Amino acid sequence: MRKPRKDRLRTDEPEETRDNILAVATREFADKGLSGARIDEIADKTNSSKRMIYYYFGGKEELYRAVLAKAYSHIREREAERHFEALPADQALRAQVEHTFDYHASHPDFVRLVMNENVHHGQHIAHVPGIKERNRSVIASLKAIIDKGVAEGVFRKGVDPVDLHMSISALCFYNVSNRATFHANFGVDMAAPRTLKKRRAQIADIILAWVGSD
Amino acid sequence: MRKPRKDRLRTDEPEETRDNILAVATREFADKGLSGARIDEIADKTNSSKRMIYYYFGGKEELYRAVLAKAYSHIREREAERHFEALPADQALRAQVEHTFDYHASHPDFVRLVMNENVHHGQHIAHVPGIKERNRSVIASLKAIIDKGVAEGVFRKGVDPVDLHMSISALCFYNVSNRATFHANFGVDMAAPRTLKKRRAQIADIILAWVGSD
Amino acid sequence: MRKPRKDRLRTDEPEETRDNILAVATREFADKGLSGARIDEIADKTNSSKRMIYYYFGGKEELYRAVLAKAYSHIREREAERHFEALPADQALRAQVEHTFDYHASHPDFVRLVMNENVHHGQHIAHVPGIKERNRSVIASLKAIIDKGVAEGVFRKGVDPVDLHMSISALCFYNVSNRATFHANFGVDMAAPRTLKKRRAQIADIILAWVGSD
Amino acid sequence: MRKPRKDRLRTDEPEETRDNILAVATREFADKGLSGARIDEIADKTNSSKRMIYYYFGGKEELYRAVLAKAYSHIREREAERHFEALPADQALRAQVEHTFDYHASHPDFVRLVMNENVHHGQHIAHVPGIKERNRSVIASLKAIIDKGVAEGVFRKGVDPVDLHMSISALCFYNVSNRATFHANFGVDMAAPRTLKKRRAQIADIILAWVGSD
DNA sequence: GATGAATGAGTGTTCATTCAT
DNA sequence: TATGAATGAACACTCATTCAT
Repeated sequence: MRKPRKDRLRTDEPEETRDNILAVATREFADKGLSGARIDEIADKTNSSKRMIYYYFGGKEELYRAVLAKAYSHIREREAERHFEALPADQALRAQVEHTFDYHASHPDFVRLVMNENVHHGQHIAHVPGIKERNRSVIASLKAIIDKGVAEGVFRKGVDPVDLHMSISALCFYNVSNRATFHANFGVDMAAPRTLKKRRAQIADIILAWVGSD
Repeated sequence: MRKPRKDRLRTDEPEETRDNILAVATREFADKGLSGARIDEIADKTNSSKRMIYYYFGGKEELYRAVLAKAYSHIREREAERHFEALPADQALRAQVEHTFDYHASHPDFVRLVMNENVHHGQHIAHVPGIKERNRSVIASLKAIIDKGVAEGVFRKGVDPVDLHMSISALCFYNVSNRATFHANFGVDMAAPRTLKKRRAQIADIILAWVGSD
Repeated sequence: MRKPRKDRLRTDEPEETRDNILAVATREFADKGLSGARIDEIADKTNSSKRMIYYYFGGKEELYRAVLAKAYSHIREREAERHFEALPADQALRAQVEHTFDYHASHPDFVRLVMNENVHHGQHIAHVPGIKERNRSVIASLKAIIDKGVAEGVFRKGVDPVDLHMSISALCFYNVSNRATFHANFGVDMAAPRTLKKRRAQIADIILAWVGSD
Repeated sequence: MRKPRKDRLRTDEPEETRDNILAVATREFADKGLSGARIDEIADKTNSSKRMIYYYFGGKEELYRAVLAKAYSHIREREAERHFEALPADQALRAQVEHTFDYHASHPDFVRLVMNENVHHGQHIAHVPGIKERNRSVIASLKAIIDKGVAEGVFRKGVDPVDLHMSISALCFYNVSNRATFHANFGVDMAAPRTLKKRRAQIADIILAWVGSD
């Protein structure tokens, strides 16, 4: 059963071909995981061919890593854009939480990719360059907010910025990662706009209640 | 290269064969996911043969569902054993959180299975019987604790038990599910006993801070 | 996926078990052929078990041969019952043709079994005992009719009884064996009572026209 | 025991690969039927590999259908070549019968394929395109001969062309399809040249005797 | 850069048959 | 006689990858 010929996108920019493959692969890997995604299917949904995947990326695993790297570099860029230093500490922290929540909610592919990477015991993330830098800046940013809050007297002392990040991350991540099972178990549609808006505020409340001085 | 003959477990209890397959499959599916796990590999680690998997379960997907069903029925049984009604509300809630945390920490296979099920958009969990009952009892149990706490004046009004469960679950789940990426990103070993002990208390603190009357 | 326990027919007559298996197997082999039929499926449709098939018949091929033998012994018995000697030759021949036609029409399983045996190059029919006797009597019977017809002056000389049998058989056999493709090709429903009745007379006409003196 | 490496046919014409597979598959399906034929065996007898069967045809059933389609398209082409219009009706009919006989005799694979298709209740022939056209032309051709014969006064009125085709077909088809059982039953070798020649004329006689004006 | 054809190792599944009781 | 459990060889089919051009 030979496939009908496909009209390929003729482009002078080979970069476009690469990006197109990456975009399609991101969707497929996010949707089905590393072992569930199929090279043939990715190629079919692409404007180019299977051969190009090997030409540009080398193989399935390398493509997966490129996808992972791009997803992480994207979130890093977005975080770098945001600056809450000017705000009072409590407002800054709330803004930070909301920003994290929004990013997860609007990038389910990223969440699913990370989920998948954990299924694979983080075997590939180690090969992604630039991971460390991003993380240092996230932690540094949170540390600055905590310090400021303590100085302002609105946060208690002793909050570890890594613990804080873990808590924020857990609450925001789960909201996207466990949608399917939570829906099956409790009938809650976590992706509905109303639910999202309510949960967004709630998570900020949880975090603020915890770091607040009593 | 022919495989050496394996000594099979001759037993009067065919249930043993079934349970043995289920145990091995649980490990494999938890480790590699539905599409990543191999029937051949499961069979090899079993005391019986590949053929028996089909005899008892019918196929790979059905085996996966049986594994999922057993994992859920197991957590349900454990939850049913616990009773915190006699305790003051805050102690009861802390005990409940700690119990949830411990279950996740000591059953990473369950966590990974659920993660995987989310990768597959919850396609199979719907076929698992008895899910609804378990969930109702979890929510009912939390509701009782909240009501008691409100009556005691230690909890504020208006906490939704489903939201509460979601928060507890998110914090406990993430602690297991995202170990690999969190380790790669921040160098934290979430499975270390010390870290575990500290985080266990911390999560209870977070939850209690949130529901506490101010 | 274990099958639910089936209530077995408890019988003092083991012959019934054998006959029951044979009846089910006849249907299955006729329907799907030797390689298409499944021992498991035959056993399931039986009042007894798979083990009994092996106990009574030894294996799939032997069961198939037993089915073939029974089908042939059945047609032999029916033919032995009929006697057209008293009739005038042309009436006797017509009766003989119609009888052959009716037998095929009302025993499609027999026809399909023979078709299948031809697909397998007649590998098994040789093992069926008593085949020769039947055939000798069929030919002898036709020869008697021809001789009588020649003596009566209604049939021409020189008709070979084996050729005659071949022609009768071909026309009657095809009417059942090629129903599916003839229907697909020409939209004719060869199994419809009206079509059957018309064709029955027509085949007799064809045969009589051929052997008739001119 | 590993299979020795086979030298593959490197060709500029991929059609050759396809045709080669089709030719081998025709032989195998004709010989053993759909369920009896083995994809591995077909691949082994091919100049290419098992993988290529799936590449070109998609699966076993689709390959079988392609084989069926080719067999039918072949017989259609051959029939289209023949033109007996110029001959007197009786000679035209005799020529037509002989042509049909010859085609069956020299294409036992086609006959066995059709037999097999009937074993499968004609499930696949419906999917073969272009079947209808062929059949219309066969019937039309016979109708023309009948009409001419009636006009010439050599054929009687009222002969249905579909019935006529059925009779011709039955006699020619059986001669190939039932060779094995007929040989086992009556010791006749229907494939022997002498037998073939005699039967060829005989079938034409039978048909002509039937449609002849009396 | 780009393409259709080709490849071999593996992947889930099914089969007729036999064993222990 | 009778049965549920067990078996290994075979079966159809899929996968990521590479070749020739």
